[in-house]
Amino acid sequence: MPDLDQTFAALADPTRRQILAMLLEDDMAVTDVAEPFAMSLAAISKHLTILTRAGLISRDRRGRVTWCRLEPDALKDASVWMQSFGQFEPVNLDAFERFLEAETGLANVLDDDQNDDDKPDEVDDPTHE
Amino acid sequence: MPDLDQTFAALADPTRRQILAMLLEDDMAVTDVAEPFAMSLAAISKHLTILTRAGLISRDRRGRVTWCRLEPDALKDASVWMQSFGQFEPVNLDAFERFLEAETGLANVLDDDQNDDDKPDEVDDPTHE
DNA sequence: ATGATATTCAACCAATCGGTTAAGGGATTG
DNA sequence: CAATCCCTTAACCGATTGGTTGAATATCAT
Repeated sequence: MPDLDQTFAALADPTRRQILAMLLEDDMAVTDVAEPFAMSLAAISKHLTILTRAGLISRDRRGRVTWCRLEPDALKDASVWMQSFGQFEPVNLDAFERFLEAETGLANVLDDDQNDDDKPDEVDDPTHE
Repeated sequence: MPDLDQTFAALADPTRRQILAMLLEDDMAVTDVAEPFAMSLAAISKHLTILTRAGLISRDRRGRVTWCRLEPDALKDASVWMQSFGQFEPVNLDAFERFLEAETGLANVLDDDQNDDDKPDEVDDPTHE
């Protein structure tokens, strides 16, 4: 369903790339995703819609909290496309974090404890909190 | 100069990806780039501007012909970014051509002889043709 | 000089983007 | 039931995108 157009378009925004970087660490609630950004929750919600449409994340509403999960499969086609041009050598996560740090100056977001509230583990009866 | 935003945005259009695929074979004049597409030359010129701004190609005017060359370095940062998510295994060019074929149904464009007029080889005095 | 060739520029258009604020809706708490 | 929390939707805004047509430019051939 999601094609390369939507995948690349979704990646062409620094806010959305940073969201993906945060989700690389762990699943997050929408409110927590929005917290580091200086923009409205509605704006973040739109970004999440674009990421979802591109297949890069999935949203799972559990109770009143919507959990966002990274879906790295959508990156595969795009990665195939790109690697074909240059045969770039594979890169590890450490290099990636250094790269993020250089781009956003916010690599610390990966170290932040943004998981105060723990996600319930697949409960059918949502009587938590 | 060209950042990830522009690189990904440039890649988010199928026309531009197809142009890059054509330039993967060989440098091409703007008119030849435009030939397979059902749109005006001006539209192609705009696409080439976007690709140039993203650093993905360069344009070299020699006489009245502007030659377009692929600049794969700009893909490197983007590739680093993407591979970090999934550690996808490297892919070779054959896989890429099969992928292109699936996406555009135009893999034959890579086999086409679109190079009837041969590019002069770095002449300072443009008295060719 | 004239004309053909190669390419860009300018003005326009509808559609989309990235943001806003305000209102709405489902889930949970009291 | 009412209030609150979490999130999305709607309406709006200015900027950008992807296309058009038509004019402008620069080069080369005659």
